[in-house]
Amino acid sequence: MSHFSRLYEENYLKAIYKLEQRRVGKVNNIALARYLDLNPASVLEMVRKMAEKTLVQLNPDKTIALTDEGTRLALSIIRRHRLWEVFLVEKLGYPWNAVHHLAEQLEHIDSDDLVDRLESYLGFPAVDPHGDPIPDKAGHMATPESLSLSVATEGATYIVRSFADTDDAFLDYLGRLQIRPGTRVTVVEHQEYDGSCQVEVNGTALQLSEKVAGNILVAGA
Amino acid sequence: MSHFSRLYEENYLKAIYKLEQRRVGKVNNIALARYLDLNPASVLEMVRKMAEKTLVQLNPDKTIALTDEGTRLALSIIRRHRLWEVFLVEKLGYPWNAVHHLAEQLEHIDSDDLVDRLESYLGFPAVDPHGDPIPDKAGHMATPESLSLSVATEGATYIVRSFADTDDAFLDYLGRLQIRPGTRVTVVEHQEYDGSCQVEVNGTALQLSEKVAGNILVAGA
DNA sequence: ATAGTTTATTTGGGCTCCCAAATTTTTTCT
DNA sequence: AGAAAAAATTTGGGAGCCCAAATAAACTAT
Repeated sequence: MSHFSRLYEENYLKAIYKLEQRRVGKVNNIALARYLDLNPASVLEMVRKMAEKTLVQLNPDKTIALTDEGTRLALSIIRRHRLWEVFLVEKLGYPWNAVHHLAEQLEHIDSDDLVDRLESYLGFPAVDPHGDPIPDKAGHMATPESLSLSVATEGATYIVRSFADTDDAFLDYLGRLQIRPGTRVTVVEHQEYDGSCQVEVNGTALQLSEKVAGNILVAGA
Repeated sequence: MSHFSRLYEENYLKAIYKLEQRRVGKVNNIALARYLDLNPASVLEMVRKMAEKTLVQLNPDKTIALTDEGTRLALSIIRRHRLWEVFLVEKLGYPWNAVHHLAEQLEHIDSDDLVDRLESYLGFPAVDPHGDPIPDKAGHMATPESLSLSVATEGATYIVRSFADTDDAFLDYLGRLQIRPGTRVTVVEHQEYDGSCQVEVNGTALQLSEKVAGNILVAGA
């Protein structure tokens, strides 16, 4: 047993990686503290320790960036997370939108060998149940072409690829709407005044708010 | 994330349970500290906190005993541990004597539902890869009849059931001898002077020391 | 430019589990 | 019984991650 610092570290790495991917706003103490729901003082202290271990780099403009090693580790955590999610859905029968929490625990299991065996056992899946790509052993991750439903062409039919938000409430809502990765969606029309979006899914007409439509990522059918 | 006290607690519960099962010597601070390789001061502090949570009982003679709740929790941890071991061996192809370490991490994953699904997925196995029985959902555990090879009858043939030691070196040694749960063993003779035991396994004659033979548990063929 | 506001950092402290060393209690042995 | 040894407990302190509140620095807006 002994020290759990690795677990904390992994959460920080994941968080920084996610914020970097968002490309909206700088990644600094404040942003990180807000994302992790922690006090900026705690974050600063931790980030400094991680800088000493060359996991992150503290730039002169107070920006935080992952080093190559940090990125490698972050991708390995994401890899573990997504493979466990596939396992939970494919093998244990969990609903696709109910596995995030468990995967957050499983992702900390420390064994690359275990993850490689799991990947092979699952048949080398390319994406997780949320439609997100799974990095390979070397840390390479495919980035499938996709666009937000809120800017999709009226009249066209798309296939849902993944989602830009992992919030539980959002995923629950999608579940009730019967929308998941792979679902066929036809855009009927975009409303000017509120940005909402009328679509047809499984033969039913749905009205999606701008926020919801914006977080649904699709690709051509 | 937040507090990991549960993980520490679970290790203490497991350790106390194991010492109670051994039935050799009292379970007190010293014994626990020795088993967990911790300072007695640390153990005392922790055990007191667990007593306040009614997980253990501190007797007047300084003996430590699990309460009903503590026992229930300990059994649930053992259940998780053994089911994950079955998974690692049956599904991921690990050697039976190389999974203990990983299972020690996996056993801390906090979800009864997950474990129940895992159990069903594995086909409700009765024993783990080491031959140890798996407690059911309600905490009931079968205790298969078995005796130590060191007191087995000369000339008789037995089936290896399980092992009384989980030390890595011991399990490695067993692996090299091709002895695992289910292996047929015929006792040739016990040596008076050093307690060693000559057996025949898979057509080969083996000389087992008293210590090794004593830790191999068998049942009639 | 300067007052006002946000952002960043420092300071002092909390909680949990851990330890070494000093102390007290209990056991063991002559 | 009395001395020596072992066991049990107390004391004081460390490391890790966390926080609130007090500063200090940077940015905004008039």
